[in-house]
Amino acid sequence: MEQESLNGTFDDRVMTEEQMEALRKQIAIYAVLCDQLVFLHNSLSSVPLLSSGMNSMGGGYFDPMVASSSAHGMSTRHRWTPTSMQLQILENIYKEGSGTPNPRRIKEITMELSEHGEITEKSVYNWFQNRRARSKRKQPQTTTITSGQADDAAVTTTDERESCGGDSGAFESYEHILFPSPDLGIEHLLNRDKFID
Amino acid sequence: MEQESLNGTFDDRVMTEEQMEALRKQIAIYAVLCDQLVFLHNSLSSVPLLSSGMNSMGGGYFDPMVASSSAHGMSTRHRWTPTSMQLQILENIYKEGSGTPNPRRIKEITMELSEHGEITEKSVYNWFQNRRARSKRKQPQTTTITSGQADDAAVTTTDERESCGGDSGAFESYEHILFPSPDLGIEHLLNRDKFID
DNA sequence: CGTGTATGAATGAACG
DNA sequence: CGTTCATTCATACACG
Repeated sequence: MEQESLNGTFDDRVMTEEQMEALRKQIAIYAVLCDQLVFLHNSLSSVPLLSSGMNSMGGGYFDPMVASSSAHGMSTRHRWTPTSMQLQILENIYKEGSGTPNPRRIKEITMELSEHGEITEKSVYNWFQNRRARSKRKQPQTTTITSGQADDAAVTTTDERESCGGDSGAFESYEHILFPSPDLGIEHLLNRDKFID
Repeated sequence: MEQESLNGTFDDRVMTEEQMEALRKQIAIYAVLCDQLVFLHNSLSSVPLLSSGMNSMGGGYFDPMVASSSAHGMSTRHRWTPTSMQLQILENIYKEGSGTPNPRRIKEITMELSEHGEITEKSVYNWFQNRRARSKRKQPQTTTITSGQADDAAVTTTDERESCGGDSGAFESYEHILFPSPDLGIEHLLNRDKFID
């Protein structure tokens, strides 16, 4: 019956700076690790880094449809699902002040993304629309209006917005990665599989 | 970037869940990336490029939860669970012709509900959304209902699990990431570059 | 302890 | 462009 009392009474679930620092450190380490791995490989082997048997290992583990993007077998998929790479690219573009999805740009992006999976211009368009709409769903401070530049002026140009402290958080907010993103260069590595075999 | 706690909120320098999620995402990507790199290497080279930090792909993932290493029993990790009280209130409001979840109303409701347990506007919003969707799905079941829960519309009940294995499911799983040990024994890995030759 | 079900949450797509 | 709908996913919870 009373299963409600187990909930914490705190209003906002947050992370302390220390914890955040830890995460950052981890990421940094990973970044270095990846870098080292590539370097390492190149150092001791002239073989082009590629994949090949990768997916044949017991239970494909990652990046599947990227390779077989054109696979229209299970086309029953109505809803397009971006691959992580596509997502990364999109996010990247989004962050690059390209808050202005030029009609022309869309095509470019679509082209780019099509390399990593099936995609349509419409989807790209939708994505940007959604992205923008959802980030804007930020909760304005309670006190007074502060309707200064609620528009698409210079939204978070200096440094991502952070500290939504307060409580309740926002509605549909999702953005701000506050540190160098990897860019997912893995694709380049995987790409090599075209040369082998 | 030094913004004092002029906000007057409870916490000063903390991270919201969303931000944390972002970090996790990044880490997850890196983790996968590293994994792939190692595997790739091993695939085409017999050189012992071990893999340590991360798990070896094959199904299992990493260790559960790491962020709260300090044993801060914060139960409200994800998925908010409405207390019976909250539920009652919500249902009540829902029935009151509130088929129109007023945006402004949400805040009020959230306020109200926060008195009975932790709640966020987002959750309230979600609740209404889900509620509506759910009812709609049950409606078309009219005619020959007969309380039959067996026939049902077979609306993708529990089978649409779909090809998570061979699909992009793996990558998309970073939702609730959990990375390798926080300590990162990558030194071993990095060290190798000195041993190998 | 493993399996099935209910439901909160995320998000692509559509509507006005 | 902002809001809403529909679909999917993952987790909490119940059953055996």
